[in-house]
Amino acid sequence: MEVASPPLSRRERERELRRQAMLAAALAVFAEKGYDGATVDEIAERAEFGKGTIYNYFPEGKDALFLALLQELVVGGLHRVIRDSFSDPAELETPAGARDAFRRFIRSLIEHHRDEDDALLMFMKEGHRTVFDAEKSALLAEHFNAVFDALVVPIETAIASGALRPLPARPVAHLLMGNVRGYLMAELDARCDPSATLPPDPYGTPAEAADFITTVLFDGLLATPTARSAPGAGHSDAARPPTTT
Amino acid sequence: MEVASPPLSRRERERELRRQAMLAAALAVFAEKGYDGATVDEIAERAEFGKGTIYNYFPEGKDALFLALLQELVVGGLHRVIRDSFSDPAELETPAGARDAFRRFIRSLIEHHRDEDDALLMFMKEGHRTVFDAEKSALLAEHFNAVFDALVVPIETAIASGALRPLPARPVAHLLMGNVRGYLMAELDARCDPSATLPPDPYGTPAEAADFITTVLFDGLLATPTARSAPGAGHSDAARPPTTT
DNA sequence: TTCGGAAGTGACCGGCCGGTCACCTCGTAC
DNA sequence: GTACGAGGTGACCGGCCGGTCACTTCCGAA
Repeated sequence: MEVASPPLSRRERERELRRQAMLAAALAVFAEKGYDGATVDEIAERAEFGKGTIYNYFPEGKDALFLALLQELVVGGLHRVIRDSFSDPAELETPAGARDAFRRFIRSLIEHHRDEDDALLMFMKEGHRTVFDAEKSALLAEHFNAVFDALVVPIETAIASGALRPLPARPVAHLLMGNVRGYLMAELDARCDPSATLPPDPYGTPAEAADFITTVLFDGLLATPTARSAPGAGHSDAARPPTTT
Repeated sequence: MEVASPPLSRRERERELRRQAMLAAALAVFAEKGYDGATVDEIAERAEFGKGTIYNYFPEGKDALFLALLQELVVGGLHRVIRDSFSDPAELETPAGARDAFRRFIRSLIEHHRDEDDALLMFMKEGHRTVFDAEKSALLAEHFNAVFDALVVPIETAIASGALRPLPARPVAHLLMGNVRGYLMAELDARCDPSATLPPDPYGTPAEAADFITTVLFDGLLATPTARSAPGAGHSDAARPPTTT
């Protein structure tokens, strides 16, 4: 993917820099206003370029900006997090190891999105916008499928070695991402509306949230008379004693 | 909520009927085109009314239509499903009973959305649109909070009676809804894009999907040497042997 | 210093859409 | 049969926004 680009002339480097500036501005505006609410004029203004210049860099206009962002930032970010979280396949061969690896993954995902919260906002609010356009929808679907493909690998490894129940891996991947996504949405709502009637954000720090999700997903909701699998490396089993809503 | 309305004149009944027709048309258009893509002209045309008439019934215009739909259909529907699924509190006092009740709830939710798939589409695609408007956002948040409040009740009951682990109830409710939502999104994607590269829909029938989600959520992902809690009423433990992606 | 063209610019265009309102229709009352 | 008004209608308006293009600016080469 990231091959062959050592000989970049100054011209080219500068051009790339400007492109990035435009993307950054677009991200901010999209995140704040949503796709339809964002205007190319505002993006141009925030990037400190004339509107025409935007069209030099993104001849397809607004759509191209949006898709470029979604691909480079969101999809790229997910791939990075997955790759970094499962670098050691051996870890996935015991229940405790698998539990740790996935807890780390969940936590990285949450932290990643917290760092890039503009990207998160845009993704959350507008990710499914593309559903209205068959062509773009297919393109995006392909990208996200690639993400799921990547996530399915460690899951299948863990299942194959008996660390996880023999469930179909792809649905498990969906569930996993769905849970994290759900958590992020809840947090987002809480942040957007800090004054209002929303109960204080339902989870806590990223680490606590990751523990909670991990506990539910791996150990289940049902009450256990005794702890089950061998106690993992270094984390207590309790999810966390938060504001008992 | 639904009190005091026996004496409805014919005038009023007809007016209500027309209002419903407009809402139905609006729902179809919003679901197909999304909020910004939908035009009042098209809603009027599909409802077989002049545009002006729409404004007689919904003076606040497009926004009012959208919010009315979200409230009456989506939020109302969720409340109904919750109420119907947990009508017998005694059931929640044993792990097996709780498992059954929640499996039923998950399944109803999935089926409900399948029946009302226009509402689902709109909700999925546009539910977070309101985030861009602080006032509407707060209003919606209030409604959805009420939904979560309702769902928290059975969860707390089950926890109090020892059927479920002592986890904070509200986050559990979020997780639960998040999982169902995640499933529905996956299905939606598959439906929107039947030809394309998407793997065949990741789950199966609503019943199978509900079993899968229930298994993961209640029994956890970790491999179990033996079945744990007393085998529940009448469902096998396996999630389902689907297309092993 | 001059020249050429690559890159940037923003006034402008055309279409779109939410919302309005003067007019019309039609059911009802008398 | 006629008169009335509640209610329906759609042409129209004003603003907005994505995209264009003739012009300007800037830089490097000769």
